[in-house]
Amino acid sequence: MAVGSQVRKVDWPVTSDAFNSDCPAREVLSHITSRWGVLILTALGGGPLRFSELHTTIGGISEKMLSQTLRTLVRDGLVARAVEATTPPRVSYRLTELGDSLAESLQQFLDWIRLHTVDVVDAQHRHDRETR
Amino acid sequence: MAVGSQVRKVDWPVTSDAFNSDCPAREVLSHITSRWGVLILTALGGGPLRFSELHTTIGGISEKMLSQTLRTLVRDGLVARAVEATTPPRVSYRLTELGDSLAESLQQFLDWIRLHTVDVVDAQHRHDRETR
DNA sequence: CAGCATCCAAAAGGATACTG
DNA sequence: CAGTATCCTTTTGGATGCTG
Repeated sequence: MAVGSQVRKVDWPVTSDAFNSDCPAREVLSHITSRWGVLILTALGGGPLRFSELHTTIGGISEKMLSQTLRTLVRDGLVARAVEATTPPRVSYRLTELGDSLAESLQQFLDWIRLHTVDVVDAQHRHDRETR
Repeated sequence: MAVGSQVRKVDWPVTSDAFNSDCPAREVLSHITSRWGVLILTALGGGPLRFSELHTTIGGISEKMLSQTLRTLVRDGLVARAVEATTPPRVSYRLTELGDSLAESLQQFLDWIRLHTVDVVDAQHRHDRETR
């Protein structure tokens, strides 16, 4: 009843801070922004895909890295893995509700890249000319 | 005048596609989602910061990686470097207009992490318990 | 089809020492 | 203060071969 009964959380602030190297948020950041994380999550934003579909959708990814990154994302609760009992078994991956909420902001990020890659490349050329 | 005079761009589609491993968008993606890229850009979203301020704001980053990542972001036209002619010289970094437009979506992304790191950690524990 | 295990090369990145 | 240079360790990740 008393105000003093409110227990202060000491381990971590309610809002996790990726700027703090010891906060779990830093690990979450690294998983998502891993080399293939953003692309996998965004690809699944268009709906469930099978392993081989992901493999062809995402240019240049190896089966090892696709499998490995998917496992991490499944463990993080962002992606769900479903085995269809056919022969041969088909395995499909889809975003969880949690992953879906994330994919929206990642989609915005990829949209920015789509629009502005040309500007970045221009800037690179200008920079290389000016500093030789 | 004729429709045929419209020249088709063959090198790259107007919208750059990070899913294509040969598209420059892939490099842009890698620069921004590099280990320290998101944190540096988001930190600068709050206004210009000096080298040492960035160093203390971003926990765990080494001077080498801060310097190296900043150089990449400056070359990409996302960050501007300004030397103030004092003694000793102070160097401040700020977002360019281009970088500012990006930092908005990155801020949303970090906001998602702030809100949902707890959910991810929960999912990890559940997963580890279920699969042992 | 959907992976996993192993090996190995390359890249990333930290520690340290030094500079204008 | 704001870096750079070097060294060296760790991590990443691709290639290959094999499995249910």
